[in-house]
Amino acid sequence: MERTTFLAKIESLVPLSDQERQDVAALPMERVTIPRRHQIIAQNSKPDFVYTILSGWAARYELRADGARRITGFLLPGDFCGIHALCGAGMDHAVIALTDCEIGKIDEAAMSALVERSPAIHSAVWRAKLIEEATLRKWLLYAADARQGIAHLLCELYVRAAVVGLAADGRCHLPLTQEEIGDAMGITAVHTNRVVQRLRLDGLIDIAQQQLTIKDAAGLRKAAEFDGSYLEPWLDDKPPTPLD
Amino acid sequence: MERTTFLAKIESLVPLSDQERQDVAALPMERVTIPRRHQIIAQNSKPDFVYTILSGWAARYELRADGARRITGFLLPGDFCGIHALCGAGMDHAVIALTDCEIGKIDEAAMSALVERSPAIHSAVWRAKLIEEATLRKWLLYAADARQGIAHLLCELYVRAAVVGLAADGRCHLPLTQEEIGDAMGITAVHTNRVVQRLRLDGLIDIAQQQLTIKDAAGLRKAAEFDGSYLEPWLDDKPPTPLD
DNA sequence: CGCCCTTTTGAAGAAAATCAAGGGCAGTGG
DNA sequence: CCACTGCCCTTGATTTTCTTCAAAAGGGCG
Repeated sequence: MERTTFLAKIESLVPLSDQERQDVAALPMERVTIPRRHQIIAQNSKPDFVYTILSGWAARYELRADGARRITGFLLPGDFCGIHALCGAGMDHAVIALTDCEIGKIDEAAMSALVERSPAIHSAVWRAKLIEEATLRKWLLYAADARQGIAHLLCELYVRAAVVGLAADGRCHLPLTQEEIGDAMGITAVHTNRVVQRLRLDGLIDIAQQQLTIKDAAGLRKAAEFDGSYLEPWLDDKPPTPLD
Repeated sequence: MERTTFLAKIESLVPLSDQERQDVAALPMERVTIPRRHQIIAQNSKPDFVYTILSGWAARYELRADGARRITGFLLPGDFCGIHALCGAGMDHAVIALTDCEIGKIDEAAMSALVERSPAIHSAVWRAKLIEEATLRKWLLYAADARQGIAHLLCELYVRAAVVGLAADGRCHLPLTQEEIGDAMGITAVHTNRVVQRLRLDGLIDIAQQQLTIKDAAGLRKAAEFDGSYLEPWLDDKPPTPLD
């Protein structure tokens, strides 16, 4: 996946001038490949870089004392993490690669300088943070019911994948195991399986070969009570979602 | 409560110079009083102000289609909200007064200007956001079990109250109904009651007359698996918490 | 005193966890 | 080419946690 994914993500958040586009493209970026199930950022570390996903999927997570893992967010190509670096804060959670990932490491000082120079990019970083926070709230709101929570998660991921061109026509690459979906929703893999099967039997979705197929977009949206405007909170009216 | 609560909060996040202290004090602030159960900020609105709680407790919340309310965060004196204004985003959730509240409304443009002028205050705003986000993750992590979730919430609130001088000696004003605690944890008021009683019978806490008494700090911390470092993520080593 | 809000208690039912085991499928190595 | 292995998905039976419905008891306040 190209480094342009990062630029595309930023441009999905704010309009950029040609100059800003060049500035983003000129950011020094070190590429590394992280194999599946390997940590990208450790908990309690203070990253010196801002990380962006060039290809692959990753997740933020924390562990409880009993060993249970809670996934608190998914990272798709274009997403960035480690913004903590910009204000001297350590990571309260860890980030792990869910698939083999290509990661771009952007020097924190260079990123800081660009953010200070460009109000638009500054806004983009804030907006990304606000969207992440809003997403956490939606998880709290909807994960109370497993069926609704999973339906909502699938809507979220489909829309986010569509933004960076990884979903279309009701289909979307979905490289998550049911255990990972369960860890995100706070339920067991067994229960996740039963709920996913129910969604399948209800004719709303299909998941096979790491691909999500949305068979009944309206039905899925209704089951999820999904309203994607939290993913674009700067728009005044509700945008047509890729799910329409 | 004095407007200095706002300043105290910022100074708990970053060290300020005398100049910055004066700048914060000089921010134009309109005071309003919001009665209990009245909205402070509506969902989907685009606030023109940054709001800070001068006195009283408030909560962020969202409603599900079935009418269920999920509280996604508590606001204590000194806390601010509506930072969305600074990057042109609308509110994905609403804010409600849980007690009669005195609110300070800070003009968004004045706040923006101060944030741009002062790197420290800029950092303070970022740190507050990161703490809020980390808190949401902790809720996801620990609310899976009601007993642990409530124990963790009480630890969080005690520490946060202590930071602004509203808790000490194991006691803390806690103006929350059990229904509100339940809405925060995603459980019913009935179940909340049973869990709170169990914590009481276990000798960990007591709640009466809107006052939380921590009878066994170590036990409560253990039940919660509470580690307060997420509330001060810029510190390198784990700070001694007010709970010690 | 009487009213409203909050806390408390009881009993029955639903949702999800837990424990246990079987099946499919892809990759690996003989 | 086939057996083996590891990972993931699936199914069943049982137990725990939490919800729901209903109602009673306490507490503050006009």
